[in-house]
Formats: sequence, C-alpha cells, structure tokens
Amino acid sequence: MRLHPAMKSSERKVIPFRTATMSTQIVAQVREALFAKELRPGDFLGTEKELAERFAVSRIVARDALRTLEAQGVVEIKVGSGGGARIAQGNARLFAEALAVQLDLAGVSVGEIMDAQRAIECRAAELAAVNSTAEDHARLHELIAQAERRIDDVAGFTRASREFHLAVAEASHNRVLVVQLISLQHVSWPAHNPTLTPSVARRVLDAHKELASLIEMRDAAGARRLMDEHVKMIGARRVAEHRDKRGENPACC
Amino acid sequence: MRLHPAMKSSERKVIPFRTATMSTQIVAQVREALFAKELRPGDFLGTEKELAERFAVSRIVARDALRTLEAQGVVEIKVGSGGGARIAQGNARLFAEALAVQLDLAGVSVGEIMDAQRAIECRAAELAAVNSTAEDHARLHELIAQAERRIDDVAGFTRASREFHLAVAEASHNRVLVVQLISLQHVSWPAHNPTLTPSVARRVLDAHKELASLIEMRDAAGARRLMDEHVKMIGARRVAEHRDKRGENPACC
DNA sequence: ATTGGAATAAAGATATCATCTTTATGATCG
DNA sequence: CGATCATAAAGATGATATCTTTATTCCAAT
Repeated sequence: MRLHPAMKSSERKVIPFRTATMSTQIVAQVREALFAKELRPGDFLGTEKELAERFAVSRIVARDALRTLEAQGVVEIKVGSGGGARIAQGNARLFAEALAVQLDLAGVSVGEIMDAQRAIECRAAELAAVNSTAEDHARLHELIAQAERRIDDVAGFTRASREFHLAVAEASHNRVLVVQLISLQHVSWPAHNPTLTPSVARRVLDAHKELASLIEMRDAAGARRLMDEHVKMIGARRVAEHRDKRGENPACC
Repeated sequence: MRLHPAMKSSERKVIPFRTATMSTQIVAQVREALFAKELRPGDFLGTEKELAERFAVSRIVARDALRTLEAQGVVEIKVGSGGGARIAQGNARLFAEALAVQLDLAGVSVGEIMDAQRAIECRAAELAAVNSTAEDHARLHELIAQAERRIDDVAGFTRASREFHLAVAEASHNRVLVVQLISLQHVSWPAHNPTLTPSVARRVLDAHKELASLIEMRDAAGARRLMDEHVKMIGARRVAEHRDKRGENPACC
C-alpha cells in the first residue's frame, strides 16, 4: 500500500490528486461496488464503527469516507439506533447544487448556459410530444392555470413558469433530460425577475399554452420549433439582464 | 441555530437531512461566500487548525467540513508546509463522476442516456461549425489520425473516438455542453466494446472525417445533421449491446 | 396508545504520533 | 566565491485512540 522507499521523491510523473489516502480508497471501493451492481439503493452499508473494522482503519478514516460519499450523494446517514449509512436513492437536488458550484467556479457565461438549456429543452419538447401521457397533459394544464392566476405576482408566476418547463421535460419520460434541466434552472433562473412585466408574462403564457397543445396533438416537430423560439427569447432576456449589471461581476464578461 | 425544544419530535413535516451539524453549517457558509463572490478560485481558506479556531470547533469538525467541500469540488487540499485548503478551480471530472453516480442510482436506461447525448452533441456540432478555431480543427485532425492508426486496436480506437467527440464539444466553446458530454460519456461509453468490428470502425472513422470537414466549412446545419445520424447509429448499437445482456441487469429493462 | 427509559450510533472534543512537502540551511565541489 | 545538491527543520494533513455529549429508535410498562 505504501510506495517503495527507493522511489520516494524521484521520478513520479503524474500523481494528480490525493489518491493514496485510505479514505479515498474506501470511497472508490464503494462507488465501484455500486457500478458493479453489488450495492443497490437502500442497501445498508454499515455504521462508522463497522466500516472502520471492515476496512481495518480508525473510525475517523471511515468517517472521512462517509462524509465524502454523503457529499457525493452516494449514501445517506442516519443517527441513532438502527442508524448508519445506507446507499441513497438518486438525489437530483444534490447533483444540481454540485453543477451550480462547478459552473460558478468555472465562471461560465449566461449565454453558454442558455445555449445548453435550449438544446435540452428542445429535445425534451420533441420527446414529450411522443411519450407524454394523459397525466402529463393534465399536469401541464394545471401549471398553466396556476401561472394564469398569478400573472400579477412576479415571484409566483416565475415559479409556476419554471415548473411548467420542468413538467415538459418530465413528460418526455427521459430522466437524464430532467436532471440536466433541473441543474441548469438552478443556475439560470433568477429568484428575482426584474424585467417580467405583465405584457411579457402574457406572451410567455401564450407560448406555454400553444406548446401544451402541440404536445397533446403529438406534433413533435412543431413542439420543438416553438420551444426553440421560446427558450431563445428567454435567453435573450437573461443575457440582456446580465449585461445590465455586468459591473457587479466582471468575471463573466 | 438549534430547533426550539417544543417542536423537537412533533409536527416536523419536511426536514430532509442533517442540517444542524456544525460541519454542514461551515460548508454552507463557505458555499454562500463563494456565490456572493467573497471567495474566488485560488483564495486560501485556511488550514484545518485555523478553520477549527475560526469557527470555534474541534479539528475533527473542520475536517468533516473540508471533506465535504473537497468532494463537492469547492476546495483543494494540499498537505505539507504552506499547505491547507484553497478554493478550487472548476473541476469537470468531479462533477462528471457525481452525475454518473446519480444517474446510476436513479437506474436510468441506456436509451435515455443516448437520447440526451444526442441532443447535446448535435447542438455542440452546430456550435462548433460556428465557433471553432484553427487550433480546434488541428485537434480534430490529430484525433482522426490517431484513431486511424489504432483501427485494429479496439480499446485504443474507442478511446480516440471518444476524445474526438469531446473535441467537437470543446470546439463549440460552450463549457456547459462539454461538461454534460463528459458526464454522459462517463456513463455510456463502455470500456470494452464487443461489437466494434473493423468494418464498423471504418464507418465511424468516415463519419468523423466528414464531420470535421463540415465543421471547417462552417456548415452548421450539415454538421448537426451528420452528428444526429452518427449518434443515432451509436445509440442503436449501445441499446442492442445492452439488450443482449439484459439478464445481468434487470433494473434497466 | 402514550410515556419513559435503555440502547445505539453519530456528533464532537482532545491528545498523540506518523507522514508528507516545502523551505531554508549548510556543505561540498567546480 | 558561487552554484548545486544533500539534509534537517517546520508546518500541515493523515491516522489512531479514547472520551463525552446528543439525538434517535426501540421496547416495555403503565
């Protein structure tokens, strides 16, 4: 497990990160077992003490590994009797946060985000026209009605509108698209929406209504085209908003 | 910061996870400072001991927080004199692993992954035709030549081929698309590629050559169309491969 | 059925040693 | 005298052991 003394400080070429610590090895083993289907969501992994004994390490090392696995969304940890670490169900929220952090650190521009979002949402609309069920249609109408009621409430309308887009993705019955959209929405949808006037809201609502109709009519090409225009319009507004306050955040411009 | 004693075990509706531990509070503070631009990549965060003193906790707690932040890709930790935790540059590799794990836990099918990949790669090809530089073109040609040399080496050809697809995404100069593609490749590209015969490899190579030409000629629509067919073909093969061994993994079928 | 207590397990703290990295010192050689 | 290489010291994480505290669950008794 330890490097040979003879090569302790010479001729190591590429050692990218900490890969030799015992906690990272435990993390890697658990993740590999996961991919190899030896572990499934809900499986009990053990308590800190049990893991420490199984891998012949101290409790702190097992704890380090569990912290990492928890942050990666691989395990969920419960305290108390009957507690311990279990393999988690997939958790898109954690993943969305991780993506938000990464995109922020990388300093990607609003334009890049909106471009990717356009690609995903267009495909989602296309697939929704093919795969959607009656329940999906009802959900879309429900969210449209909700947005209509809140047309003068900027925050409420924005939320209902965002959920409509997500519902379209869910109607595609492709979970990868759903997860990717959640992530990007997390970054791109501002909590405050300064340029949302009632007339803009009305136009957004009309687009959503038409989109829902096209999806119900199974017009994949039409749904795709409309979504493309719609997201392009949203993206243009976001970029403009961002350009107005570019002084606050010079890294993105 | 602690819950009121009166509501300790009743009428808690949605308390999703551990949110009250001191280490998670430290994590939240650091991440908020990051979003608020109080911290920037490269900034020194402190050593374990310094963090422990600053937040008035033990070294173990500071260590827990750093493990979590490290797993989320927020900080990088160096040992030795002058070491400690620094705010990381964005690290797509970490993020790709996180997505791969989440998708695996959610049990998404190969079809769903390939569908999303198609959306992303088509948009990437389209943008590459618009935004690519001479260096991007050289890189594409280099990878084509590399794949050509390894046409009888299944593993080598597969690797070069995967890197070609990634290079197309990089030529789009949209980092969101690059990151998303990396993530999906992480899940979808098998290390072993049983159905890759020399004749299939030749067809793949021809498609790559034509794609590179279209990108150089700035033919966005053509690049998109070709990439669409190409990924559709790859996806069909992946789904077929997976169907052949569906007995091993009933969860995905 | 509710309450109270025991058991369990994580959360947190402290002390200690090992190991790795950087830096600075110093010695040797040109 | 200067440059380079070996070495020692310092600083930081890696790891272990042991302890106390707190939160949760389970079970039994009322």
